[in-house]
Amino acid sequence: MNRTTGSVEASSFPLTGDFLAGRLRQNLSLDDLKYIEALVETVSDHGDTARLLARGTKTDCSTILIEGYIFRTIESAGKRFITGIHVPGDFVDLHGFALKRLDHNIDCVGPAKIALVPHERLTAAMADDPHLGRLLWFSTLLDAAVHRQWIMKLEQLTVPRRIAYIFAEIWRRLEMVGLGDETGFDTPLTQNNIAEMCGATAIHTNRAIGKLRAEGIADFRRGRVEIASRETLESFADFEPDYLYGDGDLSFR
Amino acid sequence: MNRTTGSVEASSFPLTGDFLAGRLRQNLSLDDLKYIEALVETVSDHGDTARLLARGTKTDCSTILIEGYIFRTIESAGKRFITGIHVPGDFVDLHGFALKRLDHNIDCVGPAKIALVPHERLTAAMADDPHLGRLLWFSTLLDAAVHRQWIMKLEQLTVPRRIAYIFAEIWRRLEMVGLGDETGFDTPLTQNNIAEMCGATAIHTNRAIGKLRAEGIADFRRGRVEIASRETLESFADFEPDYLYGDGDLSFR
DNA sequence: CGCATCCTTGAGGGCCATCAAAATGCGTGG
DNA sequence: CCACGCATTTTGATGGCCCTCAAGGATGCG
Repeated sequence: MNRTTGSVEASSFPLTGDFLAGRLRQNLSLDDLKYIEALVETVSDHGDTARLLARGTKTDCSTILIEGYIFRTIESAGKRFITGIHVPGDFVDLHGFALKRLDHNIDCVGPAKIALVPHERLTAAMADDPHLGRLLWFSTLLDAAVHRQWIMKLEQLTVPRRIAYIFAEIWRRLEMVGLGDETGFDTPLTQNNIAEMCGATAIHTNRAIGKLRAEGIADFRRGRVEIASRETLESFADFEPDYLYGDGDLSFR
Repeated sequence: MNRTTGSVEASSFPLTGDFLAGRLRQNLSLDDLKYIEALVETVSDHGDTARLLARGTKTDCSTILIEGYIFRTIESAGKRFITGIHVPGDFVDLHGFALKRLDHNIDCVGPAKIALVPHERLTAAMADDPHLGRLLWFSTLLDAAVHRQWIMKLEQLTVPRRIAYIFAEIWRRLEMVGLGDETGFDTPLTQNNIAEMCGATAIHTNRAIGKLRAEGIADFRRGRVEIASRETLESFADFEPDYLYGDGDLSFR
């Protein structure tokens, strides 16, 4: 993956330097940041399409995504549905910490590097620093806000626009952690993955991608999404980035 | 609304007695329960379709729904979309406590009675009793799990099945707090509301409701949903209630 | 170079949106 | 009690989006 804007954070905190980047992170004290980095016990690499955590499994640690992409998926009637996607810096299955058992699966897309955080360290850290608990809570509620936006977009948009919306969201989220560039972003997503996110068949998704390409909105090819104009893409998808809690109307102030 | 199974909880804790009923509540100590009841500062009634909280507003208190129904809505391109529904006992806008500003609106459906909890009381209570914080966190993650299920169902189901799914979910959630009965439940939902939840037009929703009625799956009429067979309804919608974190595979153990 | 995965294209049909209009139910005021 | 206005529900006709079945082409890997 192409990292264009190496941040100071990333060098000082190689594992968790992108956690909440572009959101609350600027409000965190140096102690908070050190605390978070020290939560990590081990780092591991995973191959394509690995299932990191299966629905209903009781776990004693959560994962932070360092490199790659991760899906939240639910299976029903023998088919897999994608309910969310994660980019580097995301504290992916923190939900499992408070829920004990996850209602969904955590699946790798391409190869991924992840940091493992034992739940006992989380418990201890939160007891020691209540502020940290609020921060972790915030992070999971950010996921919920993204879920709501997906619901709204599934209710509102046709498949070509849903695809454009997904590209727009991923692009913005990558930017927040210094990834992607001004012409697009790299991604191991397949057309079938996009179909699983849109609630469409792979065939129709293929035609919709062709339409986006023909109309100059987005050019998705194996391994990369090229976008000519952010304005064109985002207006086509009715995309408003506020819900990501970056600099917009909803930002922390 | 018809309350069939008056619980001991409801009489001892008239305001918050249904919070997490059927979920973690059995694990709470009497102190926890008293603490939660004492969080409430005021109780108020609201008329039809009132907007309790608008997106982006900074608030200093959250609401628990005592009677009635509440929607989470997002507006886009001049249209309202419903991203979630709440039943009595739900701590509705707890998300606003950690996010500071909500990404969505909180709207009444019919008349509603709500309890108001000042954020400063929440902060104080959590500092005093860390266990309570985890509980509130759990409650918001339950909302996120329901969001994921909606995403999956929007991706998976046709409109008639989406409607059946919504009826099935509401019915189960009402049961957890002692509402509804074995033949269905009362609700002020209009067909247009159902359309807003399904991402369909009111016209198509009307035809879909007619189909459910003709096939004996569910009979929705002004003010009430009648269901002949839970088995028929739930299998038609591929409904599995585990994600509500009641007694199923995901329950706390 | 063979195989598996992914992508692409075509034809036919069903689900759902849109435009248009009418019937029903309900609260209000005469 | 009836008349009226309004929101809600219902029905019909037409067209577009998307699914299904079917087949073929491209890409990458061992």
